[in-house]
Amino acid sequence: MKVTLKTIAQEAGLSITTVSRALAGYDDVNEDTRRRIVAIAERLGYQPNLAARHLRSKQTHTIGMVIPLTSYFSDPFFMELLSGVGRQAAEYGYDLLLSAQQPGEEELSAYRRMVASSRIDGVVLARVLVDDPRIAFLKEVRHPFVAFGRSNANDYPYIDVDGATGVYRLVGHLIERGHRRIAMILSPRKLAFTATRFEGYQRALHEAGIPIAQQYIVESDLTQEGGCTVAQRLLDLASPPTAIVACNDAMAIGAMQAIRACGLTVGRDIAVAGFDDIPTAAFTDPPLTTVRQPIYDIGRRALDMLICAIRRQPLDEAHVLLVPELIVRQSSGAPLIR
Amino acid sequence: MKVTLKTIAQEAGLSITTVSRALAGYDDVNEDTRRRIVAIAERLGYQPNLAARHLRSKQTHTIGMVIPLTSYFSDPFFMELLSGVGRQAAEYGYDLLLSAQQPGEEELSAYRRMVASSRIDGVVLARVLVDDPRIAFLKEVRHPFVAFGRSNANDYPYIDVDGATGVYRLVGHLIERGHRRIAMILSPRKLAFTATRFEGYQRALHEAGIPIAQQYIVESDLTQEGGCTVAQRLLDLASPPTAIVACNDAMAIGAMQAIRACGLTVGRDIAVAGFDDIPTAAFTDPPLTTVRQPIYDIGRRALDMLICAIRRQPLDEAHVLLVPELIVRQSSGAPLIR
DNA sequence: ATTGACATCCGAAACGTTTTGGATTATGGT
DNA sequence: ACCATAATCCAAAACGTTTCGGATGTCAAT
Repeated sequence: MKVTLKTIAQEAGLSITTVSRALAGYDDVNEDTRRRIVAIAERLGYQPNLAARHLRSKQTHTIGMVIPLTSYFSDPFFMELLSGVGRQAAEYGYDLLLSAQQPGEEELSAYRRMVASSRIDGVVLARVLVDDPRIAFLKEVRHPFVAFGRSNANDYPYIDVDGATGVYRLVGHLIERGHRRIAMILSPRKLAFTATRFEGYQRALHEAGIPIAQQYIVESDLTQEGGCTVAQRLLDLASPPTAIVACNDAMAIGAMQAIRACGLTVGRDIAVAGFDDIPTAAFTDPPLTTVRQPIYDIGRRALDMLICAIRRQPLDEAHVLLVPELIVRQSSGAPLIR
Repeated sequence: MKVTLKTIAQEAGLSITTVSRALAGYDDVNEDTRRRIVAIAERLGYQPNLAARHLRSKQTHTIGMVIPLTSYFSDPFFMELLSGVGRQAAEYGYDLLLSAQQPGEEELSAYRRMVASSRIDGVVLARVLVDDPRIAFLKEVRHPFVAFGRSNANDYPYIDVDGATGVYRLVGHLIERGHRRIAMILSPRKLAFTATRFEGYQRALHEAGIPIAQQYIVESDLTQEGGCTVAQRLLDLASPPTAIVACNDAMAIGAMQAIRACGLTVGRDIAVAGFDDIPTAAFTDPPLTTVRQPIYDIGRRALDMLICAIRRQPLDEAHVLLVPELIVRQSSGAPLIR
């Protein structure tokens, strides 16, 4: 048998109103009766019906995240973000509603559904695009959200990692090691972080007086396979690079595969570096030099910001920019001797 | 402005009932008016209020999963399961409600809340315990659920991997390689799969006529650090093992750390093997021999079963047992020469 | 005795949907 | 002309909660 406010009210000989207010802790109910009601509720194992509560109060205590099916799920990076968000949501007593979706049209409609059907109080979104329809939509309907990443329009709360500085330091590190022919494997241009990471690459080369060679700039799809394929192309160049920087660890690991397949040794014949510091990065052979994004903490802080947005509190910092940490491991090799 | 059935009804000059039934596809509404209603709904961007729908129809189209905070989140294994479940849920048009919880009392109450507050139609649970209060609870209240793993009481739908056979083959492989002093790092006894995996170990040794030595049986907590610590103890034995089998990959990787720290080489001086085949396993140095659990597919199949349970359809197979695959990599080394 | 203030309680409406059990009209058969 | 049937529509109740606007009773101050 379902136990509702009505059940308790009958049991206590009181009205539903009083029971509701007693349990909610209003001060217009006698302390004794309040205790009695609470005792009864406890005894009967009362759990409020959240659908009813949501319907009435328009608050769901639920955070929504849409997970694009291709590649992201099973993307350790995305999962780590999810962990952070989930962890912090629990802290606030919020739950997480996940909707797995095919990217593209489907994805946007998932947001529409979530928002318009009032299932959630706020949204965390990741993998921001340069021109992101999801952000446009959420801004338009004025639904609370926080993004992990900056896009073109920056008039929304976000938290991001300073990819430019990260790659700048990474490439600087390689230049210090004596590299001058440094290639970069970019992520798809439509992703917002691609440009900033590329900017770091350019700045580092520029300051070192190294011209940028178009042949060393390639683009792939963030997957290991993709990284392997384009690295192959780089190795086939007449004058192949001595170092390869990838926009994420997965592609860097793919590049390492390609290099090994050529009979070369990563870290000795050619340096490789990634971005993210996924757990696997510490265990590749050789371990991968990379730029660490504190992604778990980013998830937690994103949620902090979102809670503020939901409560319509002014954010103390609507734009958080974290400086990532350079993690030097063996894949960037010993100083190059020429 | 919120657009509800009422909005559409007014716009169309019809009743709320008719609009509802038209959109739901009942056949007692004229095809022309149905089309007209659908058009209006489309134009106004109508999205049903799910709280209201759930309240009335007692169906949420949502699957619940509780994620114990310690160790599981950021556990690649668990995340992979989540992916599979999420993926398949999307296939059925279901969403996933995650509730991160401290394990223990809190955790059980999370289930209580989810179930009694009627937020979800079904539950997927993982990491089954030998004597699992969550299962007892869900059975008692007759709430649809599917577990990944068998516990003592088996009168509930589950999907599991035949850990006994997996470890049996793994240990058999090591015996073939010439090992006779084979240690095992067990997971906590309260986890249901510990016993079955241990059973495989015992059977393999028994068939090979190798006595079981208590000193080679140690227990740890599924973490890399834990595996490292107990492996240390094994290496300090007067007659240390020549092979170490761990109940999961994380502990095996920890054991590899301990071995390296002793100045020994994994795969040459001592063999190591794990269980799970997490993504990292392929990239350790040397790559880890392990038993693969098709965990993503397990998630998908678990969800298939759950949907059946929710629809109160009889399950064609209430108990699914998958045979895991042995993945031989370099950590189990070359044949031992004595 | 009247008033005001306060403490404590409650009826009824509202949230947006689904569903029950007709009501109304049109159609065809006698 | 009448009835049975089918097609199409709808009013109202229900789901369980929160909240608005009192209602009632008590007690001290006038």
